[in-house]
Amino acid sequence: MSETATANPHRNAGRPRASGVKASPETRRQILDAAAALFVRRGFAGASTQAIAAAAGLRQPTLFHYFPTKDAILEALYMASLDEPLAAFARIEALPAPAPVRLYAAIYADTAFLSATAVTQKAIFLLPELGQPRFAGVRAARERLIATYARMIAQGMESGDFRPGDAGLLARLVMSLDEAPIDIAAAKPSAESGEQARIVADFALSALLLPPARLDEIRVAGLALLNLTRT
Amino acid sequence: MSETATANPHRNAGRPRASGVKASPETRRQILDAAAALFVRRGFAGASTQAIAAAAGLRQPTLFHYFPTKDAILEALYMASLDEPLAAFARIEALPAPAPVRLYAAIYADTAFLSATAVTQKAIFLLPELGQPRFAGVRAARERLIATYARMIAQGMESGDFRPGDAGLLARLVMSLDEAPIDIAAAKPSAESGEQARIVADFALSALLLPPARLDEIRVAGLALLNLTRT
DNA sequence: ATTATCTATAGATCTATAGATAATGC
DNA sequence: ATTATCTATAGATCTATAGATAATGC
Repeated sequence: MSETATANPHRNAGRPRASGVKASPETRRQILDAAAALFVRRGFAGASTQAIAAAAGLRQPTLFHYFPTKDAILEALYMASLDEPLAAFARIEALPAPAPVRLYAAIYADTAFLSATAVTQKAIFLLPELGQPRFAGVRAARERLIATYARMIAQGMESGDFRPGDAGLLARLVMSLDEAPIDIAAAKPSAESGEQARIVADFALSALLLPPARLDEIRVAGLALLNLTRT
Repeated sequence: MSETATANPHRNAGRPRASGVKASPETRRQILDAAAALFVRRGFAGASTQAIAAAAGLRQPTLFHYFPTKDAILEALYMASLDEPLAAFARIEALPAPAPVRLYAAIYADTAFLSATAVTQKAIFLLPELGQPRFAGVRAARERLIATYARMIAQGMESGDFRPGDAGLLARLVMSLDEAPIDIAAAKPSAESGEQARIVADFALSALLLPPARLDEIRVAGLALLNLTRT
């Protein structure tokens, strides 16, 4: 975070790029976009700083003018992807509406947040590196989103809207649905992000709402079926 | 696949290990287990063959006696994780039961398949490397699982058990729930795999079953709420 | 003077190969 | 003889640093 390029007095200074591409005030953003695309396709360690720089129209060491380390690029991506949902969740949670309605709005917001082009960026939350100690801060921020879901789900259970269950576990299932559109977007690029958001939010709410209808009966029959097929 | 260790005539031959650990007929399996754990924690490129070998009690080049390349290790992991679910799905789909019941059984089977210790191995399906051309065969096998879900969901819609929708998209959401227990297992290691399987299958079936009850009303209110919070 | 970029490179990996070695079992 | 392992290493990376360079703008 030390070398971050800020609003500068010398607007257009600097040596020209070898690639010929004109320097842009958006360079930092372009590096982040290039990095996200490569991290998601090749993994963090598999995406070299050389490849990221090339995708951004720069030579490899120039990245280190904008970010102190390669890790810092991923960290900046994570934080940028969490800021808006965190703010949106805080706003939605404070509104005077029934828990199921607030939950619907939160899920829709989180799924629709990223525009169609940036949807792939959400896949950074599936990178194994997220689990490493160095990204504990990012995980904590993501856990705050999950905790918001859990509170809304618990409130919905108390009010009798949702069927009873472990609100924490169910919140994680809802979060895993939020991250599913990555897969969907890859398989069916035609679907609009608003349409996807609606499908995901409908799915999640249907899963939580009472009455479970014929669920009990189906569970019993399904488990019996499984016993039949055990080898 | 060329150098696979097969049932050998010379059972206990071979130079002893430098680590002192006794050689085992399970060496191949142990390499796969060590590799899965490291791939999931550090990513594919981030898990060196040196680290994998060390975790398996071997020196680095010994891996290449069992697998021709590092890629082949990941490929073997994928295939081993898909074989059993593919076979189970084929059996379940052929059974004479209503679509919702078969779907419940399939989801339960896929979620419960891996024992509690091996649950992390499921996370290999979240590795970005899966998207690369070299793993097209693995993706095709995974798509067959998703297609089975999609067929069952479509049948459930035809029979009037499930609310209408895009069966292909919904199948992907169900698959993303299957892969969620990774996250759950990491956050709450106490949950039994059978309990998790039940929670996931209940969640998915509730989401699909008719009637959607108050879903329409909640959706309208939720979207209205979102418009209020738009900045 | 300040800035963004460049070239060159040090030092640390990392995969895979070559070929030696220390067991077993015929 | 066959096997599983080892040691040594070639060759190809990959991150990050050092320091030069080519612009702008005071």
